[in-house]
Amino acid sequence: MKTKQNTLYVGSLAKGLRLLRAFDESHSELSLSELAARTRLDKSATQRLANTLHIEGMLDKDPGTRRFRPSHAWLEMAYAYYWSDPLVGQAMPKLINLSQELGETVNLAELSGDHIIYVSRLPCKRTYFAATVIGRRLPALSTSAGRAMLATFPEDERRAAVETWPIKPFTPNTTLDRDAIRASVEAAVHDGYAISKGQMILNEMAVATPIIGPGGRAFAAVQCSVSGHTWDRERIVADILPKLQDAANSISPSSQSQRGA
Amino acid sequence: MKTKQNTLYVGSLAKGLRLLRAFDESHSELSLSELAARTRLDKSATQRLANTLHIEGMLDKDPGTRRFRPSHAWLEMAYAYYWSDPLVGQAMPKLINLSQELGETVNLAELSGDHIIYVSRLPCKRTYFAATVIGRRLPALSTSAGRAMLATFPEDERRAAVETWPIKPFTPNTTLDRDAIRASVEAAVHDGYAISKGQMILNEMAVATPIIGPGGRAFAAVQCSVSGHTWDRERIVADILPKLQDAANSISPSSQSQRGA
DNA sequence: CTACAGGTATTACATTATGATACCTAGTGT
DNA sequence: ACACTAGGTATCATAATGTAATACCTGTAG
Repeated sequence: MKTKQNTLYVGSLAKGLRLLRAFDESHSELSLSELAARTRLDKSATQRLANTLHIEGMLDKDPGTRRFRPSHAWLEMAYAYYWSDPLVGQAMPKLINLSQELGETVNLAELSGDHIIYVSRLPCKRTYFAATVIGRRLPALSTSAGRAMLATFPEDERRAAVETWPIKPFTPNTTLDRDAIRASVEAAVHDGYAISKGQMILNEMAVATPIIGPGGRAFAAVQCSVSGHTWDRERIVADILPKLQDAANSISPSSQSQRGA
Repeated sequence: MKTKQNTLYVGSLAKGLRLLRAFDESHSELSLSELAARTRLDKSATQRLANTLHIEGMLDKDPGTRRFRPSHAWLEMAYAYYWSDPLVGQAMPKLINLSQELGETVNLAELSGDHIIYVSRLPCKRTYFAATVIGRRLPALSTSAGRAMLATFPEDERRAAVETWPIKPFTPNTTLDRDAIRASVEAAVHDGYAISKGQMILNEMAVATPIIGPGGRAFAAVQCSVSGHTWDRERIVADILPKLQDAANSISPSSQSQRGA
């Protein structure tokens, strides 16, 4: 392994993490050999590492099928995360109020590199499963939340982001044209909010307003998802936006330092 | 390190996991030396492992304070977990309905050894932060959900559990008397639901009904938390219980194998 | 301006992880 | 019933890898 010829780098630990990361949306339980294949580790290494993770309670193993699955410890990690993120504690009560007032699904998203990640979700309507669970990472440019945040950045950064950040089709209507995305972001600069339609799910609409941090830059946003069948732009602006904006403005990132490098 | 003299056990990986587990509710960001202290690893080891976790994106490091914090990856792990747990997909839409119908906080709890863990939470009222985030682990005996599940177990197992499973005071009113807990569990055997009061938060009340799995045993429960100021047992039984029970009954664990050993 | 605590970097050493191989077991097809 | 295969499990000699001592920074406090 040519990984970092660095004595401060523990290869075995990194390999173990690769096993953990092998599990995702479409790989929710994996056999030993599937793990080996997905991590590109040899059978022996996979065996040892998976065993260790199992013994340490990070992976459950079905005694019948011998397949591994994420354990409850993965949820405990989310719990620990929540306490470490100063924004969540601030935001949670206001998000609850908001979702009750609106009767619509409300989300808290944070910027994570060039993606956004949903940190808190309060679903009010039945919807696609992935839209109801936390921890989902999506390309920032394809989401109203990402665009709303980006709109708080200086022009050159916005430009660079619109040009280089990844995009990926999710529905036939996902905007892949970067000029269109730029237009949307620039509109958000002017309006202070972003609205998108059908980016992730057909006929779903989303509004987002940024949570402005120190320096005027936003690293988080409050977002509301509604059905495109029962809502249109005008009604969203009239009925949802005001409360959404109030909520976002009332959440201050407590001048905490940013996460990152 | 005398850890498992087992060639299928990778000590370095296990130590790395210890670092991750050092973060919790009351330790949300840790410096290198705090990490070393909490994990009982020496400075060098902590340094190497923390560095690796940082490079691999599992820990964020504040450039100013040099303290480590859980990264967004911790939420992604929760996301992966959700896809791997067959119950969640089943339950989510029904829980959303239920919370909308009741207008009260609804939770999905699973048994995790002798604890329960909240897998999904749909808060409707402002409440204590810990009550709004997923992944919280609590002694099963101290929760309505745990008692409701335990009530589906054969008598000898119930008895053993009531005698040996851990309990811990959270409020001045947390029941520490195992006889009282037994009474509560046996009542749940008879009634098919459990109600508790002030176990975790003063004046909070909770009702839970088990999600019966294959073999009649429950490993999960749907639970509803309400304020003891505005609710009492009778109204809970009259207004909440029926819908709660319908919801729980409509969720079948899809005969999936159990998690564990 | 010295002392100290906490973080970072380096290095010689042997413990620890490695991966090839052999062994089991369950399922498949003939 | 049989051999055949794929996938999981166990063992072991080897050296690569992680180890922990130590020295080096950097900032804060006295």
